[in-house]
Amino acid sequence: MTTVRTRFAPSPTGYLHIGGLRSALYAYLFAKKNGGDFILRIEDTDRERFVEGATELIYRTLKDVGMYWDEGPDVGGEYGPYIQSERKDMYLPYAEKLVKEGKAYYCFCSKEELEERREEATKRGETFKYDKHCLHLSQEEIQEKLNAGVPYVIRQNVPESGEASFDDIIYGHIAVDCKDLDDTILIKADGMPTYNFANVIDDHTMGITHVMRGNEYLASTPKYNLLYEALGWEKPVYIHMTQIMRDAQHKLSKRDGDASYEDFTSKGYLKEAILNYVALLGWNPGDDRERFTLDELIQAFSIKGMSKSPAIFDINKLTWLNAEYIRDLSVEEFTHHAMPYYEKAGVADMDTNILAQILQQRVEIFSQIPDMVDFLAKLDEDYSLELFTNKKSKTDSEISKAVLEMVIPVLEALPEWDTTLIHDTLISLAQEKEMKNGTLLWPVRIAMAGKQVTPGGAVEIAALLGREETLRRLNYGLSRL
RNA sequence: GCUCGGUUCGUCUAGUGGCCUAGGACACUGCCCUCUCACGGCAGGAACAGGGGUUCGACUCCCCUACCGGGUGCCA
Repeated sequence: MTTVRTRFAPSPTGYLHIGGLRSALYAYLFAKKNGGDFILRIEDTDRERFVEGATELIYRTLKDVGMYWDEGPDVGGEYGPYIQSERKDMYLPYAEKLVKEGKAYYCFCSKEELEERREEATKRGETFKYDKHCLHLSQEEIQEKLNAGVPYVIRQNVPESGEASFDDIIYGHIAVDCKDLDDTILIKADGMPTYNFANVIDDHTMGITHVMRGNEYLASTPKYNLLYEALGWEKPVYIHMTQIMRDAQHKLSKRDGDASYEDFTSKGYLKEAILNYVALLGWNPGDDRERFTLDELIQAFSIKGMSKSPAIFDINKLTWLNAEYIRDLSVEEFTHHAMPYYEKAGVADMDTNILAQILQQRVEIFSQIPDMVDFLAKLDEDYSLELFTNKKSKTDSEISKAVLEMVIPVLEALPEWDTTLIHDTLISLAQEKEMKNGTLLWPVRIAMAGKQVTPGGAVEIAALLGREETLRRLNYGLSRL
């Protein structure tokens, strides 16, 4: 039995977006599930769209989520090089072989000329199809142009009739009529292969057994099979995957602004959550589990669970999943992730255990932290006195004033300043005065925070602020009442 | 236009002829817990695109229509 080999073959045209990450993930999972190899190939034949540094970004992202490739540009392997531009010389001989056998041909029609004809066809409401003009050039004419250095491309000679087809694991048998197929360009005028040719040559020469890619290739795969047949090669197993959509009409694209992996990590999403969520878009394990580590995904993965219809990216669910992961973090891990945001909010020097205690259950994405705790660093002194009135806690300005007058000396007299002592003292004070806990704690919390909604309660806030600042704020609140 | 594919709650999905008065999750709503907000617990509303067949019986099979997407590039 041959080893399963899958590949992820991105174009270095920018950062790796969520859809790309998902394609890589499924190819990785399938390979690993079957004890096979996952290969990384960089498809940079389009020099116009090449972006400096994009390749490194792809490496970094895949490594970051733990998807290590068995072969690739940086780690090498027996089937290199793994960058298409470095394989440039491999393609032409195959193309020439096809030309010799009449399965491909030189075409000297200029880009401009073709564009014009394409426009005309569109105007007439027809699909432009190359008319095989250059296929009928005589041997002498071809040689003449070649000698004269006329730029040329090599086109696939698709049969004029008959059926081209392939079998897809997810979509089943797909057949198209050859008369609807255009003679695809295999080799461009600059000598580079097009994707349409390179993917066939590379996948075969790299021993790829299972071709997993986006279903935008569904329509051109019959043509690829024609090439495999023309070259006498065994066809790979095809697995076409759905796209991720932004909404029902638009697929998630790089232009959407928040579609890249790095955009999410920089907003405070955990990589484990991103990977987990992305795995669930268009795939399900066959049971009700939703939380998976990468290793668990390998165990659970099966093509059977892959969906045929596109999935809309739901930031809500990703955010929920992220919150789940955040809640499972140890205090140390939580603090590590939160620290940059603590610094931003000016609370980095406060007790991180208490911060974690009040924030971990409330934070969905780390970037929410500054807005939650900014009041700790600085009290908004113009806060509305209306805040002291709360029906459920049975408080109003008058009661709040009385409470603060009562609480301040008690807190001043505390021998130590720690959460438990503050808590026990305030609670027993409330009992002693036969008040609801809320009636006593509400005004204290409001005076310390200056806002209605806070993470944590009066006790935690007091502990974080310290005795001096707590008393300063309580006295200030009292002075305003 | 032509061609290929898709269509179950708002979203991700389970479902391969009877287990479906269609299950789970997110989101939403209500209640409980509670010093606020969260967390947690409980409860609730919410879907088989439409029409024809086939069948004793269709979410499941076939056909048509509608809608959406892909392809129709010297992009990948």
